[in-house]
Amino acid sequence: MFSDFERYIKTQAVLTEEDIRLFRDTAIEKKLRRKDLLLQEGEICRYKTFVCKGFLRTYRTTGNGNEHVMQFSPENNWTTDPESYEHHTPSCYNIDALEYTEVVMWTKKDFDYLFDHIPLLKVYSDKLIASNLSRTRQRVFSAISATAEERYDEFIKMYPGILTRVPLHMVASFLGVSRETLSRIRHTQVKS
Amino acid sequence: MFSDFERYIKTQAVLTEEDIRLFRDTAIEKKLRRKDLLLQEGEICRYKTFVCKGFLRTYRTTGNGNEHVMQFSPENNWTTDPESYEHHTPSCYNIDALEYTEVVMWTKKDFDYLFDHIPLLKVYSDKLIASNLSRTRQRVFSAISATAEERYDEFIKMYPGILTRVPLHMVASFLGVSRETLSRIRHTQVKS
DNA sequence: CAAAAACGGTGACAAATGTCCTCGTTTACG
DNA sequence: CGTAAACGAGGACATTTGTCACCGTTTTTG
Repeated sequence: MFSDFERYIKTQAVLTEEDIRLFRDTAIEKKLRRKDLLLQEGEICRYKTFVCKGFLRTYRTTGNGNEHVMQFSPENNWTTDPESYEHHTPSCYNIDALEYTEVVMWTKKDFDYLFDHIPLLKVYSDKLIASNLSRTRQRVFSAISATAEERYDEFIKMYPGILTRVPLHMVASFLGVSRETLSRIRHTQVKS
Repeated sequence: MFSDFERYIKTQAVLTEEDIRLFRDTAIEKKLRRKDLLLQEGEICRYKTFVCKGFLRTYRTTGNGNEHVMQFSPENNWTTDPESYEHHTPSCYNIDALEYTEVVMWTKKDFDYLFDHIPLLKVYSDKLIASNLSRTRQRVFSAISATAEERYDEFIKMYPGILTRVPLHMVASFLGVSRETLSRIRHTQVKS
């Protein structure tokens, strides 16, 4: 598990063996079965999490109990609730596993320690945040400017291969349409 | 104009007179008339911009020429296209003034210099980015989970007083609905 | 393995929204 | 100041989407 992370992070940043040792000494490994929750609404998100293997989903619920998918996190991706993590406030998100998943996590205290001792980590982290913001902006633009079908096509391009791992009603939820609407869109696309 | 910025930034971060001097020496002041463009689609966004007075709008256009408002930036707000600014790539955004506006701007080169010489500036900037990401996430959640009316109500709460400064069709554009739909929503709310 | 749950699709109908149009008022600007 | 543009509203109609109900299949799980 940590070895998966080690292999990945070495492709993203130039790290010394000492850096890797710091990561390893503070990492918490965790295995999740399908449907297990990594974070529950109302809890404080205490970790930055890296997905080594498997698939996580971040979602929010509305008053009437509807689930809305905010993010899919397949292997080799980071996930957390930045607000809750940073300010130690209750989170409004749930994070669960869509399949058997292995993660490595760090507490804020430990990760801040890593920031202090691995200068390049901050640079890497800033890049992740920047690209995260950019993608979120793009998603807003899609939401306000594109039709449901266009958003679906964009989604397929952005996350190729995801359809075989995620049930369609979650894709619909991510796109902000009902599963029936997504079903219709897919139906019309079969013909063309 | 710079004095507006100086007054504001002192409420946000603890700065020395020397820090202020660095800001002042590198700042570019600019006045914009209504409808003037600060950034045009296709250009490289070369500045971080602080709005001292007035009102900016950031929007994108789709293939068929429709404008979609991504952001409103009243006085005491920062704006830029982070992607274009950071990577010197052509921007897909337009930024224009909705009324007479005064801004101060810094080139990336100068602002990076400020980062190097004013340690707290990075902390402040990181906070802005974090809250920006948080708000953008919230907007995605609204877009995929709420009705047009709920999004409108949320908008009013989030930006009180904005309705008197921004034409309704731009609010509609920001919310991702047609101006007719927004008109209907407002009509039904008058009764209740 | 067998029961239960999850899943994907579809039809019928209602509700929401977009599009196109006109109209009167307000605002901008030469 | 006067003309033109921008603006907000509203009606009529078409389209999209949501909701509800149902069905057959696949997957999960005890």
